[in-house]
Amino acid sequence: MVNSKTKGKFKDFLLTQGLKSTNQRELILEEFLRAGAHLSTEDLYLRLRKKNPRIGYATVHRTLKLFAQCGIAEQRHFGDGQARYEASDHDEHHDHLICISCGKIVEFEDSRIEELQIEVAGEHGFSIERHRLDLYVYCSHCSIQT
Amino acid sequence: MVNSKTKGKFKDFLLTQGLKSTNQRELILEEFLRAGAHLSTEDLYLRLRKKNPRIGYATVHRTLKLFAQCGIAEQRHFGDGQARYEASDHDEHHDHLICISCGKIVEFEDSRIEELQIEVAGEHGFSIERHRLDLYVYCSHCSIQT
DNA sequence: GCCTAATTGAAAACGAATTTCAACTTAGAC
DNA sequence: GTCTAAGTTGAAATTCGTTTTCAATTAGGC
Repeated sequence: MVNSKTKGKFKDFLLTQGLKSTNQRELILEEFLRAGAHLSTEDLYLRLRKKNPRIGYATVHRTLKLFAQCGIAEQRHFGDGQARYEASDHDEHHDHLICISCGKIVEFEDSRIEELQIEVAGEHGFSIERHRLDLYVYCSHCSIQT
Repeated sequence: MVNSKTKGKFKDFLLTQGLKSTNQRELILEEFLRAGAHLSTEDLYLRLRKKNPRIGYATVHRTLKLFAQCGIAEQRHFGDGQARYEASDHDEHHDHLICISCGKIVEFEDSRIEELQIEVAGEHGFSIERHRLDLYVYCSHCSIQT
């Protein structure tokens, strides 16, 4: 079964918050986990629509916010003005390479960069809560055409 | 005189693009340079309004886009859903520390981080066009209260 | 089953960005 | 200086993604 652990986490979250477990929420979580990538609300809504036309945009929107609260998803912005959500993995943080040409998004992580960030913030007397590092690139495929 | 070099660059840009030099554009550029910080369209519009009520929001918006095209300003997003513009300095790139609590923005640069970014992108066969590194922190003042 | 509170989805509202369009201004030609 | 074509302006309208409203529906404890 796909990600039964995450599903459990979400159910627990709903319980502790006094919220209800509904069919829509289950469907949305399943599709969200299946899709994997960096989805906008619109993307997910359209995917769900195909399988079950009875799901509304507002519900998808609200459920994604619940995912974020629950800690199983994170909201991100890559500069195209649309919010995207990705399944969050609290053990390993990662940053993004975004192709300016085709929009492809690749994840990466580099502990040396992370350490330097902490150092820099510390020099200013600040403590890092979170950070975002986006590298806007031409991917290997797109840079051929340039 | 404040930033006559930048003003010249903008005039040249207008000329080469077949655009016209207008009073509004001059006023907007002057106020933009004077203000310095990370301004939203709204911010700049309000500042201009005080001195000259005859300037429209649309013109400020369009002029800021011209600045970005011309290379004398850069558009940024810090997650509050509003675009901000800052005067760009092509010689020295910098990143941002943003206080989650009070919204204060501090600039910094660290060449070691920059180098590692190039290295990481290279490992994936990508070439960096630009990047964004935002560190969301509690600044020294705000972290006292936490 | 019953009741209460949460949830749903369509539509409306929202906020920021962007476009429209008629009136106006600029800059080059004469 | 005058004329003219082309670019610019600002108020209002439009767009686009996000968020809220509200009446109808559903979940889940009793």
